[in-house]
Amino acid sequence: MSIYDTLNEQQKKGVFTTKGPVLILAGAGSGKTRVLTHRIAYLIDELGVNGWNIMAITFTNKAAGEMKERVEQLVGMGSESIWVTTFHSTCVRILRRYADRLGYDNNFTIYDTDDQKSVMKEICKKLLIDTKMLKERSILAAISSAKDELITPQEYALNAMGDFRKQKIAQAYQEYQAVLKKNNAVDFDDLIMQTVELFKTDAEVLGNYQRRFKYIMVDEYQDTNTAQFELIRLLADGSRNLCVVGDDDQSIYKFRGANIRNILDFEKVYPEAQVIRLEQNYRSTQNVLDAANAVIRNNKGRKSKTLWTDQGKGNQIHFRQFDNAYEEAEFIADDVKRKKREGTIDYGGCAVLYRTNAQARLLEERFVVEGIPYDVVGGINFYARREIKDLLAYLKTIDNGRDDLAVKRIINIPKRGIGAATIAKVQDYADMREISFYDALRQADEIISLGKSASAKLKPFVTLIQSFRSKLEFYGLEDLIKDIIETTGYVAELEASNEEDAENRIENIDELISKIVAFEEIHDQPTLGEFLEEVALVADIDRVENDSSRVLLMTLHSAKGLEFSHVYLAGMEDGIFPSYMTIVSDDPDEIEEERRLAYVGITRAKEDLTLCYAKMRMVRGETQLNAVSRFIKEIPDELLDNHLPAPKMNPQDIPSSKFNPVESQVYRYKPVAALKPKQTAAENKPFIAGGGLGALSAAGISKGASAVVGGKPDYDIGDRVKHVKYGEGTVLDLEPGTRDYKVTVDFDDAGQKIMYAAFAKLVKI
DNA sequence: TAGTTGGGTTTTTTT
DNA sequence: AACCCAACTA
Repeated sequence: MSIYDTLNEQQKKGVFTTKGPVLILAGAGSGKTRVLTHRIAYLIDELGVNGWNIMAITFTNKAAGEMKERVEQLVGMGSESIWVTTFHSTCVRILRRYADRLGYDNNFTIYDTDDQKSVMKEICKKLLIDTKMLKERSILAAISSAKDELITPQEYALNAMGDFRKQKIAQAYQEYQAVLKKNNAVDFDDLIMQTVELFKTDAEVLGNYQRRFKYIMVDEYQDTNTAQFELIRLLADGSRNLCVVGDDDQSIYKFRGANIRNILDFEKVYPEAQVIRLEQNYRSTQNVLDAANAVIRNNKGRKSKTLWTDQGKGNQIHFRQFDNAYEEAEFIADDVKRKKREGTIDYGGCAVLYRTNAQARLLEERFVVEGIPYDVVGGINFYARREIKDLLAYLKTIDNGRDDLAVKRIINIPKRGIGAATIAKVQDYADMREISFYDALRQADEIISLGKSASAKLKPFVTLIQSFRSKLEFYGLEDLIKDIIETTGYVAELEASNEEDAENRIENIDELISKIVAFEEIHDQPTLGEFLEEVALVADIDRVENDSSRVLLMTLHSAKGLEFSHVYLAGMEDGIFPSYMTIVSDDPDEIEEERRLAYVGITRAKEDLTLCYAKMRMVRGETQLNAVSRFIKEIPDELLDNHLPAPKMNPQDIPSSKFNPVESQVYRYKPVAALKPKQTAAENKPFIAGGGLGALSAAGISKGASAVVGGKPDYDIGDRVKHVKYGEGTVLDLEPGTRDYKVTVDFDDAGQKIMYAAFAKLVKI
């Protein structure tokens, strides 16, 4: 009995075909990670390949970590030396060694999106770019796309001939690269592009790595961009033992430069490639797969395949419709709670997936009210939060004064009376002498333009940093961070402030300290530089542990590669998912990418899938009325437990019937001031209008706003009330919340509940 | 220089 | 709704 016996025929083929280029088309849940890990085990245990010669590349640290763990379980010895990492960390490792050959210092820093934006702001000022016409974001997006395609500033400029906008971007790109180099910094895209550049210009370095990596495997191959493909192609040119695993149906990162042609044209680049298809799914029920297949079938330009399972039909797919997003959130929370109560699942078996991060908020509020433990993945990256970035800027400054951005970030945090004018003068001086901002600070006395009082304010800052540096000789990173917090009074200031989320920020700082402690425990000789590097490449999803006690809330993008027994897809509305942008786009590829995202979402479910639709939803401050997502309509009726058209709506108002397909529409309207409910006690209550679409799309809006959520409810504490679902009860508490009155009711049968007055629809009895 | 306020803006997804 | 920024005031 060997470890390979449990694999199916196709999987075995993937494991045993180790020579030459191999393309494994692996449908969702078809066991691709098993194939990759067993393949590595086979190379080491059966073919006697040294782990040193194997490289496996994934996209997230989480995926890399899991793969590494599973390989370790399969092979006894020799798994430590395998490179199982992400594209970005692979490149950092290479560049840390050879960046000097590209004119950078080997201790370069890595800029995140925030840093990029600060740099670009200064550049726009300097180049007199009107940011009303051409936004920093757009320029950075253009630069990022260029780097994904390995286009240099020079090439970009050549391409920009005759196009004013592109010429401006070209200028900015050129300047941006110059600033980064001056600051000894690279951005995320540089990590890949500069490594490719290194390989192309330095035969010795490339040769080293080609000789080392005799077997290369790439996971999630459909998400590679041109630069990443080139990196892999160069590395694999030595041995040509390149195995890529992917699923063109799960390509969802076009906006990040992913080039779907990499997988569709693999056989053209490598004509001798062997193609292996994994179509048997081990994850989901047949109903889930049928739904996924039915949706993805509507895409053109894919490598056709059909997932199947021998697990049986399973539950029907649940389809639930709601009047608004609050009710959707309420249902999901209630349903999760019910399942937990009935013992069907642990909280950790549930995930709620949505298209946009903003949708998390309502769900979160509801989960808090119901007391369900949850984690939100994504949104703002932990290390991008203000308080964390501030403290990291201290660490960066202490580690390497060349990072001007970090120095400027903290020079006046806490307030030291150093303002924009002083900073500008110091910068001028630094530019003139061609020294770093920090070095200019050290020579504050020499800066003539600075007054006595200004330069006197700079000195204590320099002394502070110097003292941290010298103390670092004697104490560890944990002591350092605590010292910084103490000396600067950062946390104390937060505690004293009446900022609303001060408590939360302090918690984050505590978490940062724990991370530093953990880092020091794991590493034998922990250095500040290494810590900062590790932190720079952490994605939010990496922090998620396989915890059975918390429901996960995340975007569909973040969910790729994960699985849950019970999955809720929230916000299944045309205009939300697929997003409004892709609906109005004239590029049909965009809607296909959204459909792939739907396919990813559906196939995350192992046993149970619930699709939720909310008729009304607040988006960016305006209430939208949306039709049921076209992706739901693509699922055969018999797979759903609840059918279109929606029972709660007037059929002629909602273009949702399959038999009467109507072009997707997004209805928008702005609340008219006169229609707003009189806001007496509490401000900021949501404006939610009832009524049919007909009334809203027509000129006579007034009729549409009859069922409005108003001020204080007509019942009070102590009153007896009746709820549609929970029956009768007594009002225990009634308080104005941020959105609406929160009412606590002790129901005779259902127990105590906290709910929003507007949606509880309690009737006084 | 620091703090406040009002106006304008917002691709949706992220290593 | 939430965020960012410029302009204004103390």
